[in-house]
Amino acid sequence: MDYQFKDIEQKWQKFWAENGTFKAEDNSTKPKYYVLDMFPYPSGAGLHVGHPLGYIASDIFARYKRLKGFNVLHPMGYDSFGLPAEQYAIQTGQHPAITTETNIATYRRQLDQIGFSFDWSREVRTSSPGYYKWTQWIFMQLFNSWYNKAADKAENIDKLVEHFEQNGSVGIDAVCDEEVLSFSTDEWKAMSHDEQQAELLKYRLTYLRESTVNWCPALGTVLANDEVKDGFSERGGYPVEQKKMMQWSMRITAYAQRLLEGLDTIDWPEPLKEMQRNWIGKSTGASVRFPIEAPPKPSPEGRASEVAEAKVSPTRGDLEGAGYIEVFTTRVDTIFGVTFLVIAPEHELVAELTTPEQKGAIEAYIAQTKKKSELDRMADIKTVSGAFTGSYVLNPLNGERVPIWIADYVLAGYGTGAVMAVPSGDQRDYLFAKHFNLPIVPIMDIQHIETEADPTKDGRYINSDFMNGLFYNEATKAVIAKLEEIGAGKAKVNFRMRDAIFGRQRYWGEPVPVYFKDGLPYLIEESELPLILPEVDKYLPTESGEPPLGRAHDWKYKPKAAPSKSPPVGETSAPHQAGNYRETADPVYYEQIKDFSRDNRNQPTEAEDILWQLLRNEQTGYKIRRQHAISQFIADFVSLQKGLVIELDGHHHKLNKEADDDRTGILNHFGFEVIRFTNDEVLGNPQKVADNIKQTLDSLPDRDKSKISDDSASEVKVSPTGGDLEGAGSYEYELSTMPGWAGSSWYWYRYMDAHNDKEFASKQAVEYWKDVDLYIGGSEHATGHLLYSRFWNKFMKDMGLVFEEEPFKKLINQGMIQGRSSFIHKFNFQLENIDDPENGLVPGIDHIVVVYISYDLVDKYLNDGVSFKKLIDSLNERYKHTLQGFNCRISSKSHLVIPHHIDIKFVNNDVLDISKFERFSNENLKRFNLDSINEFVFDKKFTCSWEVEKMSKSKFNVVNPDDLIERYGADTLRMYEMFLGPLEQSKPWNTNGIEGVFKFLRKFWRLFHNDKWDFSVSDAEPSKAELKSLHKIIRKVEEDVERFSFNTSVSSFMIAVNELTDLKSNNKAVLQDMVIILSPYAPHICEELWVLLGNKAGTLSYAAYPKFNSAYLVEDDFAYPISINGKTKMNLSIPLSLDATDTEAFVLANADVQKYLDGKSPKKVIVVKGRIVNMVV
RNA sequence: GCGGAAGUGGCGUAAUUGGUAGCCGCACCAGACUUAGGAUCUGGCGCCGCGAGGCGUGGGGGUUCGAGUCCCUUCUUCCGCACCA
Repeated sequence: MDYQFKDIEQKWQKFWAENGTFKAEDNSTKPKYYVLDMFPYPSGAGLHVGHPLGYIASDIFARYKRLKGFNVLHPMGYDSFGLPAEQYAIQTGQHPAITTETNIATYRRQLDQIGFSFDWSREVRTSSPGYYKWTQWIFMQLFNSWYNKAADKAENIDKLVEHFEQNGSVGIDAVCDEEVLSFSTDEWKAMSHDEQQAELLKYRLTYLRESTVNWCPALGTVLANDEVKDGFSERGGYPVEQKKMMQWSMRITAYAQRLLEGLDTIDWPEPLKEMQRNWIGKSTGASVRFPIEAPPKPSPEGRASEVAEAKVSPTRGDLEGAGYIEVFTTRVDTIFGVTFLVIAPEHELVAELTTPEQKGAIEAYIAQTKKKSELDRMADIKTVSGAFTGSYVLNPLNGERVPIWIADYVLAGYGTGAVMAVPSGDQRDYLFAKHFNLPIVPIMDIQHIETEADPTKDGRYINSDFMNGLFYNEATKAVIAKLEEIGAGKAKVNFRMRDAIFGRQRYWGEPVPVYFKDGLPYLIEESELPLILPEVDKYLPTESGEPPLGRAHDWKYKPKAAPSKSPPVGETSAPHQAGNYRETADPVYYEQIKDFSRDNRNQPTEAEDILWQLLRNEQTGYKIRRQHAISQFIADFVSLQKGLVIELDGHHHKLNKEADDDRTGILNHFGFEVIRFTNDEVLGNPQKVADNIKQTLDSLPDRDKSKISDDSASEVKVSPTGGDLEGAGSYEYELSTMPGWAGSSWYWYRYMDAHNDKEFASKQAVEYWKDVDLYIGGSEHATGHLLYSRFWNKFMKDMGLVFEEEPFKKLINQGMIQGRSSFIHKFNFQLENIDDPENGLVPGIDHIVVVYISYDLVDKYLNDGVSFKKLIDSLNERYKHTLQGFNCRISSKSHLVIPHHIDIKFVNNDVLDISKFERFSNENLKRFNLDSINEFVFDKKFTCSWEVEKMSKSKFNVVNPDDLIERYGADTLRMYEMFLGPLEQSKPWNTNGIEGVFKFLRKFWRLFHNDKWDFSVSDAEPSKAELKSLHKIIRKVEEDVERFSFNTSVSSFMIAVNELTDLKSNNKAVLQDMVIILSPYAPHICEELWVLLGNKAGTLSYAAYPKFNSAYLVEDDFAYPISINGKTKMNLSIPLSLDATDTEAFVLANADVQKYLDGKSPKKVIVVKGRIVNMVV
């Protein structure tokens, strides 16, 4: 029979599935090999021809490794949480789980028909509870951990607590928030439980913190840095803005150094490693503190102390008293060249530093900066702008006054948001100094700074005090020593990488296994995992702007037993408090919600309770209510009669100031006065605070109640604070879900033991499979998935859960497959009025006669007026009747040819199938009721032009693997994808060559069959020539596969089959080995032939790869290229048994050689045995 | 601007350590078999030239007996980063 690919492929795919042919063994004496493809998101569009490229390569490799005797793990699954399914859900109301299920089915069908050797028994989906249970579990491990810098690894948080209990905060070297407290053992023990928890949160590896996030209003969620490209969301391309929000984050920065070092130990493409290095962005330098000069005037005394207080308190300050600005620099050696300081417009000290005289200028500049979008700011890097604050710092080494400027070239997010400007050495500083006429001081004897900055490190220092005359290395050492000695600075390493935001205000993701009590996050019990994603009525934010999970009915955490340290006394819990640590999603509600959550930040604390004892029961003479709702706010205490709101602030005071002011304004608007006290004030002297409140109440008139419309409602809406609260004892869950990368950051471990319901994977499985030996996927994951995975892997190793420092030993980036669009060319004629040809051009009705022109004729018709005129005349003649109906004819005045996208299904080898195209366009035209005429101008063939573009529906250039498999079969598709070129190279898809591969497979099939297509092989001894062909390909494929050069081995297969065909070989022994060698590439046809050769079905995948024997390739003679002065002139067959001298003699004795030498004797003869003979004349 | 990768026939590409540039396939051309060809088979196919021969791996220069491969320089394309202190 002829090669019936369709039957063969279906038959074997069914066989493999039914027999579990590719199941990896769990207990095996064979060496392991783990081949993994990057986790696909099952999109609704299904696969296009570019997707399987990497899968085919990895499948060939996996199959090859099986033949080589390895126990191969080659799994597949789905990263099935994500935005597209949810967007679809929002539009249609269909549950994302259903969409996902459908998409996975399509994906699976498409994968199956390509014949991959996946072990489907290990399939995982990130969206199934059995899987995300362990994603949540790992989150819990992160929450329960901190990074001990001294040990350089993550440790359990209990160890930190233990340390605090025994030594206080002394001696802790942790990766943590900036503003951690310093405390003694006793102070720690004196803290309330909540205070302790709030402090611990600053150390946990996953933590809640107000941070600047990438907020995408259109998607209604925050995005990670790697999901933002040039100020727009990577998915969808919506604008992204910076916002401060309370967010879950992952302390990936703790691993910055290890992530960097690990890159040197893994076999990844250099560009990919470089991208990660850039992303991590390590720079070595020093931090230096510039003391702020006390302002000259007596009046701003308060301002100075404020400055000092603002900076010194939270850090372990060793500069006493004075305020300072801290900068990071990589060139601390240039410190004597500092002539000004620049801080970011967003810097927290800007307001304090601005003198009254400069206030106008500074505010104007900040306003101008704010107006500029992120994009403008990036695009506009040439304009120098900035403003002087009016204040000065002092150079810590020579006490010189240094003016402080603000400018947007300094980024708030990098380093300390402040730079010491050295205009002689830094070009930006140089331009700034020139623009604002600031001094430029050279600090190197060989510096040239007439026209631009000179950052040289060579030469000796000048103008640099004690460093004068030193060289760079000595100077850097000296200056750091000096700074450390006076406590003004120290050597420091800075990383560009930020902690990763870990929450998304979306539905279709893993719920975070956290609930809130007293505004603080707590983990649910491990036994309560998985925390199942609840059902919601709509996949949109709630009216109050909370994430979709806020819609879930009765979705509250009900602890089984009281948490050990602080039993939940109902009185401190209130549902509204859960929102405290979160800011919300929808930009429409944002402002409202910001206030809402800020308002609720302050919990019924100790201070509040104490004060309540002094305010309750009209002790002040007025009825005071607490936790009372006013409009959308909830006040700590309020007198409705007098309209006085009393608020207690926690230690977040400074951060809240702006929001508090806003709220005060609004409350004022509703007729309320607001007074505030700090917790410390209350705790220090509660009676004084109560007296203060009484005095204020006495001084106030009664409230103007007309100012709030639903006043009566608010009268009755007094929020109870006692135990009668509805749902007391239950707590709000975290309402945001985990980001897309959560599930994919550890999935390769799940494949090792996919059905384990006791652990994420058994220790035994992890010990056996260890890590991924070969990982194939696109480079688009460089700074996302591949970084996060390495991070989680390192963390899991620290926890003793896994054993390898790096998860993916060898990684290959497959190139992108672009589309190849076809264009048809159309004349754009103008029509002219018959009666008035000069002025009567009739625009807009050119569809009457549509004339397509073959691309190879375009130039001819454009340049050759005669051909064109002829064409017009003949068209006018032919369509006289139609055209006269419009009283017009085609004008020969202007001729324009316009290319149009044409669906590539009408085009084969750039030749248009006119009848196919006409059939289609006629149908379309009929639909639009157009009576049109199509003309095609061409010679023999109608050709189209082409261009490389992205593969997309709108460009009519999508190639679907289903169509190709239908026409040529999976084996042909597999081999053709490999044949296209090197795996790593990006290239446009072009189906043109696929016929050649198909012909090859038929030719291969025919080796096993006689003229009548009957199976027929011979048992004879193979000939020398046959064995030579065979062993050439045995070696070639081995070499090629090991270096992932799949395209070259496809060529070699063709050569081998051509040779065997020429030899008319049907030798069974040779062909059987050929079947084994080819089977990784074209598994279906090989399985079929394997069985026809008399082997047991299903055993091919585990056959032994043929052993290469070099003896078959040994030749007696070699056709030496004989060259003169490096130019090859002829070939000469010379026995390889001759040594160099004899070979030379052999060559010179040859008559033809003598002819080329033309009587001259060569100056020198170079003989490379088995390679070349070269004569120098 | 910085970093990385890559430029070879009409096209996709090959040449593994410096050793015959263009393997293999597509397209194209000619022929055979055919009622036919979008089937199959045979041959040709880098460019110029009738030929002998000459020229050819983006351009220029160098090292070498010999360079697609190594070095310098320059141009182009693609990718990543981008005021990173």
